[in-house]
Amino acid sequence: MNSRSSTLVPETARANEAAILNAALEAFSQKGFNGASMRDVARGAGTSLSNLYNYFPSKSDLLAALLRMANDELLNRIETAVAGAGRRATDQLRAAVEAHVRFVVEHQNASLVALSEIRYLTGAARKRVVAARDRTQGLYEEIVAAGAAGGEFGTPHPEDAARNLVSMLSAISTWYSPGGRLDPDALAAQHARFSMALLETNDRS
Amino acid sequence: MNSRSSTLVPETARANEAAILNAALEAFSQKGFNGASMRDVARGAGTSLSNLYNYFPSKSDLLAALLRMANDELLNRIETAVAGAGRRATDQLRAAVEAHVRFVVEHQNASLVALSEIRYLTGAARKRVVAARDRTQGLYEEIVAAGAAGGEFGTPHPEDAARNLVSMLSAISTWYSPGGRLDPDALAAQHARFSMALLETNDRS
Amino acid sequence: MNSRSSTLVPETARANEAAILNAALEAFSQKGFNGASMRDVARGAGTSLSNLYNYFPSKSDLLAALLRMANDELLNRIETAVAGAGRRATDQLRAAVEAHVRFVVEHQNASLVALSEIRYLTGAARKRVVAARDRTQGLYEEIVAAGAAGGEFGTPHPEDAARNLVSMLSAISTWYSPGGRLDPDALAAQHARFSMALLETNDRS
Amino acid sequence: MNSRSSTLVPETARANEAAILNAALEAFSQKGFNGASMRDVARGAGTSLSNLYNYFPSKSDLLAALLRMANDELLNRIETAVAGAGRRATDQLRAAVEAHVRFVVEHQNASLVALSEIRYLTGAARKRVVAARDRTQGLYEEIVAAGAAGGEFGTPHPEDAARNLVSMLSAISTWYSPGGRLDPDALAAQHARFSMALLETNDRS
DNA sequence: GATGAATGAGCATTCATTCAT
DNA sequence: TATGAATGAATGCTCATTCAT
Repeated sequence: MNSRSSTLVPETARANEAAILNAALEAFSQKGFNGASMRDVARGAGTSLSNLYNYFPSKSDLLAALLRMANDELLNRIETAVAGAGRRATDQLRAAVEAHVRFVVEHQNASLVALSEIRYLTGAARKRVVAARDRTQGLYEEIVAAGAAGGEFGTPHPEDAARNLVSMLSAISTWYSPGGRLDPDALAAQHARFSMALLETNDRS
Repeated sequence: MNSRSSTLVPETARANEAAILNAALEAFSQKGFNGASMRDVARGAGTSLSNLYNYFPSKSDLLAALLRMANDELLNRIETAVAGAGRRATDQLRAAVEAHVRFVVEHQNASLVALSEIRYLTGAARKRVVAARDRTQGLYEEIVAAGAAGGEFGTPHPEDAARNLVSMLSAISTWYSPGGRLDPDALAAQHARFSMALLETNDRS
Repeated sequence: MNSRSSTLVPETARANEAAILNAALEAFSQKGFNGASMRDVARGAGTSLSNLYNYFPSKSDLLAALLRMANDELLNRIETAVAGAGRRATDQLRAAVEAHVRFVVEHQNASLVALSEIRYLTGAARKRVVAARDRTQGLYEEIVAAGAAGGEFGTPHPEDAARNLVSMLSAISTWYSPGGRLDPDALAAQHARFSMALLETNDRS
Repeated sequence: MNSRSSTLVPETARANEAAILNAALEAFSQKGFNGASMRDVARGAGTSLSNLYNYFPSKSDLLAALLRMANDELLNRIETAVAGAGRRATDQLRAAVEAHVRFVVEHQNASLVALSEIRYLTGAARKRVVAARDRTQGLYEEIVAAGAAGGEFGTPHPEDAARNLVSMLSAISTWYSPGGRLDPDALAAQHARFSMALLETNDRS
């Protein structure tokens, strides 16, 4: 149904749960968490309103599940990319950024919802999702700090630069358009360069 | 009442209108446009629900008024800063970024609402606000393009770099905390440096 | 402004009162008493909402004034017509019907409101208006009863025939269209004939 | 609950829908469409306000359903009566009028609402109901035209006479009182006679 | 699991009316 | 007279959620 969500929500097992999650993603990304109704989700999932509650105990839990999956998957992809990138900070960062950009364009709806609807989460669910997000942020900070310490990055503000870098990458979900001027690969390469520049690398490619 | 909104909403004339706008800013920034109710706004403004409609014909119009003011004021400040910055692109950009950062920290709520609630605007109101936002973006693009053409900026992607720069600056409203490590001046200087780095200036200060 | 209301609401003295009454007539006839708002009336009258209450203490009183004028004027015209019609019931009835039809087409809005909005009157105002309406009805009944007693009308149900006659005439306000097939004179003549037929006159013209 | 609505709203299947329709009939006939609230209807139906919307998507749709049923049932009864009345126009008209009168007194609320609240219908719903009403009117016109052509009726204005006849019959709903002087049969017979007279039949019974 | 019906709370908006000026 | 601002109550309608089946 929505190729952009292929790997985020596994459609193989429990077809209904996947349909609900995907419908929620669509609804929340188009109307926002508070603007979308459980009826919207049910309609999109092709099931009844009350059946939603057999899978998710509340609307908030539905959002939490979505954000958890999105953040976990993003973190996972970045970690995998970094792990395979050798030990130079420059290479690790490039790998992270490219994986990040690809995730955002492949799962634009999920990225958008993760960016803009996290504020509607409260309590334990919020803590958990914020923690996942912070781990991603922390990963960037570590790489940047290491690169700054090792002389690869010249920026005098490694932590703040990392934060701004993540802001930049996350914001792609707000303006990217699939049919646009740049394809995902070009976009990834371009943002790798932006990242290097932001961190004041001497070695530009 | 809210020092962060000092100049955005003039409290001198039409006290009630200003109180309503400020209450709406507070409500929308804390709960989102759809999560905040007109009752919230009325309570915050110290007036009755129905009296709100003597000032704004609908909740959407209230949001539109807010976004219009925020975008217009931001654009105005940047234009003024640029106009007083000489003709080198580097100087103009630094002036723009510093004015931008100061606006965001001075009007954090307004900036946050302008960033995240614009999606709930429709029709003519949306067009108008989007146009104001695009003029700001266009101003950055012009400066960057001029600087790239004149050899001040080395970036091979002036337009996209400008877009990411604006993303970065706008996102400050999502994480800035008034009592934090950096005061507004330091933050402005820091982001001026980030901007120069992103555009690959040779001249770093 | 509205020629159909020329004599019902005297526009000479107290221009505002007349404007309000005419605006109310327009509003009530188009949207019904409950569907029209005092704001509608104010807008139509070209004055402020609150100023309405300097002339009429409540929306109900405004309706009452309207209905009183409409019923009084109708009764007055019919009485005048009957008084000038000689003493044969046939002639009196014809005069009454023709005056009645002319009133309805000249004051269609007022007639429509008098027919369909009287139900929203309560208390003393209702009593007074119902009394006026019943006097008109009574006049018809008297003429028909006299004509039946004198052999001019053959109907065996004078009172019920009179009621149905009035129903028929009042209903003209619900379907008459100024630019239609029949002009007021033709319509009056036609309904005079219908009335004679209904009462089973031997003398048909 | 309301014996006057016995056949109009079938209470056998879907008990709630019938209860809502009957409550709406009661509410609209007593307070008018705009004067009655959905809360009134819910109270009368013995259910919650929000549950109303599981049966009818809007107040207008509720009115439309009511008017559709009323007009369809009236038309149906008249058609059935006419079909069983032989081929003389006089007999057909008498049958139509008697069926009409019986419908009005049996379903006085529905008849009253159909007469006076049709103006609050808009769009497609209005078109549909107006069409049903016009078919009834057309049926009368056809009978009268045939009778006039065949010499049974002497009226020189068959179409207009038919219209006034329908006005007369519809208006019964505005003044009839169940415990009154005339029982339904007598009323039907009386109005059959009025109809014949109005059309200037030679043969009076 | 899955459904349709049900509900109480809440929503944006409009109302007739009042009041200070 | 005339007004703009104000209000409490009510409006039609939607919401997330529950429950009996």
